[in-house]
Amino acid sequence: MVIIKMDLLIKDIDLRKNYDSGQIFNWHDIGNETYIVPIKASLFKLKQLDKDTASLTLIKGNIDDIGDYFDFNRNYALIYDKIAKEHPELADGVSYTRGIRLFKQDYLEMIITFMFSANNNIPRIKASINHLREKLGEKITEYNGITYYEFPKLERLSEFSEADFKEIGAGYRANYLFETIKKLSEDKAYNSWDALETKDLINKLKTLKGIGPKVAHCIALFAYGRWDVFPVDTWVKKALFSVYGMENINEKVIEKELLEKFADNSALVQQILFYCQKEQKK
DNA sequence: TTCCAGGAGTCAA
DNA sequence: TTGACTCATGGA
Repeated sequence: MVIIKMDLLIKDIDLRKNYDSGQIFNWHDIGNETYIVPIKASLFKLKQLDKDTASLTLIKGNIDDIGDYFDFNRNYALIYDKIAKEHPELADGVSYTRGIRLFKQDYLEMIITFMFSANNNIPRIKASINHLREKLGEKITEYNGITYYEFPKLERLSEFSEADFKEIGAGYRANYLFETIKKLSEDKAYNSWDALETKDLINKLKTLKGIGPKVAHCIALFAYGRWDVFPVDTWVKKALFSVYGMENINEKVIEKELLEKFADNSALVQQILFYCQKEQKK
């Protein structure tokens, strides 16, 4: 029997930019523009083939595990064009950011990951999440000498004490994580929040300890795939000041000015501002 | 040594 | 509702 290994081609994608885009904390850079990516119980290899095309290869598991992860149903080239046309002040940012997609990742993984992200930096978030996978996640497989693990199930997360979270670098967020995981274990309703309007979804998320406006917007975007959100962190704050002269951004400003201005493309505009501001510092 | 990071909780006014 | 203060922690 001959087994033909099929690679899936992904268009309009720049892997390096996505790796640095602050929405992914579990890709492993193995060099040569290649990344090992655990999604659910499967392991994939992503390789950049040319400027805007990558290949996706299943290493272990089930190809169906990619689900909506790569947001294939959206035409990113068209959307970037539209943003540049409607908002000329962002045209340079659009050119610089092209290739970034907005991934739709696991609900629980995003809730926990972005709770870690509060007042934290990306390398530390990655390290903590990696420890969490190693300590509580099911092994997916070993590949080139590295063992890859799934993101832990809720049942395993609830075995972790506050002290355990501190040990993997959660700091003062340990108590928030412990309390929120306890609450989620009692009521797994977050699996059905996909049916909610974005505003209601954000309010639901904010009832969880350790989740404020910014983290709620991130979870609504990167887990529930909402684009009518606008997470404002320190980078986006700086960018909004630099491009629009905006100061004192609060929830009212986000709702009345930013979400009205950018409508259903708010999430991608926010990502453009975040990426450009962050890369500018490099 | 101080500042900063994909901020949120608490409390007083 | 708003503003000041505090919360770990490691890299720059």
